[in-house]
Amino acid sequence: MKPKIKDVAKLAGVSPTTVSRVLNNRGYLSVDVREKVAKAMKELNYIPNDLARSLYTQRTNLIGFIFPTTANPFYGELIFHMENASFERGYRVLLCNSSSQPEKEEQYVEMLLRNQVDGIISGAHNLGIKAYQHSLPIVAIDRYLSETIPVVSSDNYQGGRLASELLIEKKCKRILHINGTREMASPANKRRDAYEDVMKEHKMEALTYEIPVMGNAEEIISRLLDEQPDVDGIFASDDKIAARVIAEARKRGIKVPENLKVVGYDGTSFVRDIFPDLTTIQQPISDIAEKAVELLVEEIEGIFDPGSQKEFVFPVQLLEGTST
Amino acid sequence: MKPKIKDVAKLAGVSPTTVSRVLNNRGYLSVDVREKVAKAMKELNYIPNDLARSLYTQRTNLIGFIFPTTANPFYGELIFHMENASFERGYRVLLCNSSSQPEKEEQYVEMLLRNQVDGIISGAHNLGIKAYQHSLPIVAIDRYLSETIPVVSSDNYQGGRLASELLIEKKCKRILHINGTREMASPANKRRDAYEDVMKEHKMEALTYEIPVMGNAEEIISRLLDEQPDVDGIFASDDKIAARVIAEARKRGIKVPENLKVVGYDGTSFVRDIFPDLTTIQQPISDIAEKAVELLVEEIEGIFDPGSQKEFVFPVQLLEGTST
DNA sequence: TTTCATATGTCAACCGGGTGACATAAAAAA
DNA sequence: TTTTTTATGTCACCCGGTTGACATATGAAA
Repeated sequence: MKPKIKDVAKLAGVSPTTVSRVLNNRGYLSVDVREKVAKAMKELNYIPNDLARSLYTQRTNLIGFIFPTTANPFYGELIFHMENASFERGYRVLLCNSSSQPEKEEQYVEMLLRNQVDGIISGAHNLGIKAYQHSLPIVAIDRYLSETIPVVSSDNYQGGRLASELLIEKKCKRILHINGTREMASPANKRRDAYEDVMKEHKMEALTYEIPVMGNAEEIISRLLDEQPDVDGIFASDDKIAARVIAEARKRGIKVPENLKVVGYDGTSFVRDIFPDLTTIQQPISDIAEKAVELLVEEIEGIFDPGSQKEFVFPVQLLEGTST
Repeated sequence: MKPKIKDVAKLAGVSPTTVSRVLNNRGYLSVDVREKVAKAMKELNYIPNDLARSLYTQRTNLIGFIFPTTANPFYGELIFHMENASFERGYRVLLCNSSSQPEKEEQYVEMLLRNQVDGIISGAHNLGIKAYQHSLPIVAIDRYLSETIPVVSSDNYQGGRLASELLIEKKCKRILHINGTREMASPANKRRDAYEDVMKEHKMEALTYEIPVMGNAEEIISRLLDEQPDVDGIFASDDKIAARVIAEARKRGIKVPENLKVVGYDGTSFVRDIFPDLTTIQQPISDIAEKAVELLVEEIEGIFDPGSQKEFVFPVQLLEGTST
């Protein structure tokens, strides 16, 4: 059987209450007792049961992360940094890959509540506001969930502008955009808005090819290249799409960047490593991660009032490779 | 205040015990009571407290994952699939990014034990056997932890052979290998063993450039290309290194695959997407993930005896791109 | 000598839910 | 009609740790 406080107390020759006092450093304690208890704990290999403690204290030090998938390095890196930031602050992480399935996302929210998490950071974009209406600290990433839920993101509009303007500077005459569907109230839409604004400012026609959530990107890209023979600039909404555009273009003998310039988005360190030539808009992933955790923890600990400020936007950076 | 069983009971006009019976579907229950209770739960927005339940049942349905980082798509994808498999089986996941820091890994193990996880899946490679000597179901991925801990992996030796033999078939005369350091008892070393065996079989000199854990891959690759002007084949121990080799080679005007053929390793779907030209050895990530979770859950539920079989090896697949 | 801060023990209640024992009553089967 | 089965309630204890109230015993300061 696992040792419990009682066992430690017996071995150390003190009362269970005293052991608890040592553990929580409360009340008067002599060095002698502290040592005896520490020794007994080591000898028994005692490990406190956080369930029991949490049940009483009404705090679990658990945070739930709800994100589409760790398989995508953007989320993978974000989660990595957030987990680190949480760990540093004494919080543990319950991981939820919602896989872009609304039902799963909903089940996850309930699961997290059953597990009594102290807060949730959500970057999943399927659920309506309703599902997040529990009196629990929540921080959203790149997504407006409700009036009182703070949002952390990078400057998507600025990113869209940077990408579009770069292509214009580079003398592209026919610039297209590839993006996911617009349905969700995601700040990522601002990239598209920026693209459209820039096109308008330069009196150029804006045209966006959309890739449905479950759609085949390859097919859309092929179709784009078929239908738009005069395209010479593409702003892709993420690096994966950008890379695929480049691969498909090369397959067709279209030279990048001579005949076609491509800008991606995200600039994760993994993609930077593996595809350093790609011009992209880099999101400050670790800043976003750090801020999201900081906000959530402050909310949990009652320091931060979610009503005070609800949007935190970090600047992005243009990284020029040789694809433009 | 959050509603508890008592409140549900009061509203439904039944006893707390009956509510518990409904929740756990035990004993005799009329449809009528079931409905009344369900209605009361919905009305109060009742969510059971899993802490309390777990405290009594001695089961948390929590699994701990200890892996270096979700930022690497290999782990990101592995974790994604494992999390899905766990969710399907009714288990939740506590995520630990050990960041290749032994101290952190040790802290994580203790943290998981405090949280009363039902089991651990570890793919982190820093700790000695000792740290995992707690009477808790554990499954290791790609790493021998102890006699009784089952290991799930793909066939690293076969992968190393496939890669090396491909380069030989393609008439490479000077084939080098790039790998991490050998120190850890990782099955990944078998890739190197296979490379060395194949070289020996063909009476060719084997030479491995090692990249230290905290080392600069760029620098090693540069040095390799400087020191080995006659190299015409490189087997890299992962796709990231392979991609960097190709980038560096192109920068130097070395044509791939004409003058230099490169084989990577891992074949994650993200890298396949972004860099489809890369020849690589693909690990069956979802098979590994599925098996690891299956084993762990069987161990937890007492179905699987870890003494019975302790190694599960899945075949790898050679994916030929245009880098060879 | 008195007073007070220090140090520890005892005890019971509590966190929220699970469960076994037992009582009771109505409906169904023998 | 008697026996079973079904259906629910009551009650107390359990899980492991936390905490407040209170008692008691030192040693030091007043």
